[in-house]
Amino acid sequence: MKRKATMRDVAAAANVGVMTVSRVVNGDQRVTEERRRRVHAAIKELGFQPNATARALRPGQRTATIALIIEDVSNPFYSAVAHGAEEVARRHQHLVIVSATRRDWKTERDLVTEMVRRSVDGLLIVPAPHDHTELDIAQSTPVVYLDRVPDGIEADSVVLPNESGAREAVGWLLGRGHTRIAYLGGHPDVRSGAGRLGGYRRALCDAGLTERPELIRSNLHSAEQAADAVQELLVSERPPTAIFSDNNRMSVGVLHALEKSGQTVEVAGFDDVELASLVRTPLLLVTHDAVELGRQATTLLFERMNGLSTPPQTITLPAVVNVYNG
Amino acid sequence: MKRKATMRDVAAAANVGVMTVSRVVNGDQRVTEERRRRVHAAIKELGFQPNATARALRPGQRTATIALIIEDVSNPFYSAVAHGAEEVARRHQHLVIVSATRRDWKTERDLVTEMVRRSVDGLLIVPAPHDHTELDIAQSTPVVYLDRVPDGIEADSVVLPNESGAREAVGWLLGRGHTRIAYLGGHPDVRSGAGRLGGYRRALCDAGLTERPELIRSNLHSAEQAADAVQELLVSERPPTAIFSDNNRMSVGVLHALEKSGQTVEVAGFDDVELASLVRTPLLLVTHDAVELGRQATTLLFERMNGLSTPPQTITLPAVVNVYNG
DNA sequence: TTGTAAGCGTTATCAA
DNA sequence: TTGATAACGCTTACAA
Repeated sequence: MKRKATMRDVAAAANVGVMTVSRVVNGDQRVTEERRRRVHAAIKELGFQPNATARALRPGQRTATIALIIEDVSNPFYSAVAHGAEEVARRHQHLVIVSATRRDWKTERDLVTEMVRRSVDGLLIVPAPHDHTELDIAQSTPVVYLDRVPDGIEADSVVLPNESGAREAVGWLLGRGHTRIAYLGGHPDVRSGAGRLGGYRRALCDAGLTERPELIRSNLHSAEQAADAVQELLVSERPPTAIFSDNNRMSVGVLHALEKSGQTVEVAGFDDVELASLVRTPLLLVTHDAVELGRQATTLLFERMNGLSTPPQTITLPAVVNVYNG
Repeated sequence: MKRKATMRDVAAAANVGVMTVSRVVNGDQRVTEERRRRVHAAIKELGFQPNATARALRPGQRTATIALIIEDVSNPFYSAVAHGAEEVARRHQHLVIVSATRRDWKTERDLVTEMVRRSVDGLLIVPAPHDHTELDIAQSTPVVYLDRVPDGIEADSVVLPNESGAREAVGWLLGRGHTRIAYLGGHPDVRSGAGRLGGYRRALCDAGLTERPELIRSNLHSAEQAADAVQELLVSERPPTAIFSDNNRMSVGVLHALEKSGQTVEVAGFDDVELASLVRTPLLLVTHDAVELGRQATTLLFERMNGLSTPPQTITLPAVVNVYNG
C-alpha cells in the first residue's frame, strides 16, 4: 500500500505549477496544449487520482454524497427505494451512503448527526417512530422524508396512500361477506402504520361494524412474528375469516401460516409480494412502485439541494390494487 | 442554511485554544474540568459538529467508509449481502456507500476509481464479467470480492458452492427420472454462472446424458426474460420435463411461466425464493445465507484493513438444499 | 496542561 | 497563460 501521488508530485514531474495541474484535471481550457500534454503524461505515469476529500474540504464545495437512512436494507420495499434513490443520485453524479436504523430512533438520530458531520449534501430519511421536533436538521442540510411524514415537524416527504389503500383492501374483504377481519401490523405510531390501521377502522366503521380488539395485532416486525400471530388467531375461540396485513413482511408470514394450517382465510394486504400469483387462497394486494418512490424523493431532494425554496410539500404516489384467485 | 460553526468559533467562544477544543471533542483526558465545561457549553451553544472531511484529510487517517459495489440494489440476494455488510461495518464504526454496476464492467471500473478518489478504507465488489487484470487496485486499498472470483487476479473472495450446489440440484431432478432438463441462467462468463452451469453439465455427464444445446438458455437477466424463455421451451418440439434455474430471478420467472401455462414441470434452482413453500409444483432450492456472505466478506475486509497480510484466501460458504412438495 | 505552528491536498485569488 | 500564496477545518509535533 504505497503513498498516493498528489498534485504536487504531478506538478514536479511535469515541471509545472500545481495550479496548472489543477486546471488540467478540472478541464479548464486556459492551459497551452504543450503543458497539458506534459501534465497528462505525468498523471498517467504516477497513477495520480485527485483526492475527493481535500476537494470537498473547501467551504461551499459539495461532497457529492447523499445519505439514505432506512429501517432495514434487506426488506424488499426499502431495497427498491434504495434502487430508485441510487439511480437518480448517479444521474446527478452523487453516491449514496445507505444506513439502517433498525426502527430505533436513537440510531436514526446518531446516523443523522454522523451524516451532517460528513457534510453529505442531502438526506433521505424513513423516520423511526418518535417525535422529530428536536431532530429538525433541515437548517443545515436538505432533507426529504420517505414513506412516512415525521411527527412534529413540517418537511418534504413522499408517501403512499396508506389510509385509502387500506380502506379499499378491507372494503374488498367486506364485499366478500367477511365480518371478522383481523389486522396485522407493525408499530401503530408510525404514520404509515397509523394510516393503514386508520383505513382498516374506517372501512369497518363505514360497514357498520364495530372493531374487535382481539383481532388487532400490532407491533409485529417480521414474517415469523406475523405467522405466530395468525397461528394464535386461528386457534382462538372465534377465529377471523379474513386478514388484512399492513405490509409485505406481514403478508408473507400470514400466507405461510395459512399454508401450514390448511385453513382457508382470505387475505388482503399492503405492498407487493413476490410470487403472490401462485398462492391458492384469494388475495388482494395494494401494490405501488417503491422504486419510483425512491426516485421521486431523490429528485425532490436534488431540487432542494439546488436551491428550490417553495414551502415543504408532501407527494402521495398512486397505489394499484391487484386481485389474485378472486 | 447558515454557516456551520468550526473549532475556531468554539475556541473563541470558550476563550481557549483550538487544541483544547480538539482534545475535548476527542475525549483526551488532559484538560482541566473547568475548561472542559466551558468548551462543552460553547459546543452546545454554537451547535458545533466536527467536520469529518477535514479530519480525514490527514494522511493515514481513515474516512471510516467502505464501499459496496454490486449489480443491483433491489435484487434480494444483493440487498441481503448489503444488510450483512452494513451490520459489520457499523460494528467497526464505518458507513457503507452502496453502488450498482448494472452488470457493466465499465461502470464497475468507474465506480472503483471514484471510491479510491474518495479514499474509502476498503472495497467490497461483486465483479462484473470481465478480465480484472488491469483493474487490480489492491495495492492502494484493501478489496474483498463477493459471490464470484474475478478473472485474471488473485484476491480475497467469499463465494458459494456453485458447482456442487448445481450438481446436487440437477442430480435431484435426474433422480426423479428426468432426462430433458433445461438450464436457465445469466452471463455464462461470470464465475458463479460458469460454476453453476458447470455443475449442471457435470451432473448430466455423470448420469451418462449428453447436453442438449437447445435446452440451455443463458444471458437472461430478469424474471420476465426467464419467463419468456420458459414459454418458448414449453412450445418447442420436445419440451423439457424439468428446469434448473441459475438464480432467484430465473426461478421467479420460471414459476410464473409454469403457473400461466398450467404444465407440470419440476424445478430446481439456486438461491432462495420467498413463498417457495406455497408453490404447487415439486421444487428444490439450493439456499444459502446471503446476509452471512456479506458479514464474512466484510469481516475479512476489516482484517485486511487492519493489516492482516496472509496470502489471498477464498472462503466458500455452505449451501442448504430445501425440497418443497417433493 | 495549554497553545502555537505547520501541514494534509485541493482550489480561489491575484499578481506576474 | 501561469504559478506562488493563502485558505478550508482539523490534528500532529513541539514548545511554553
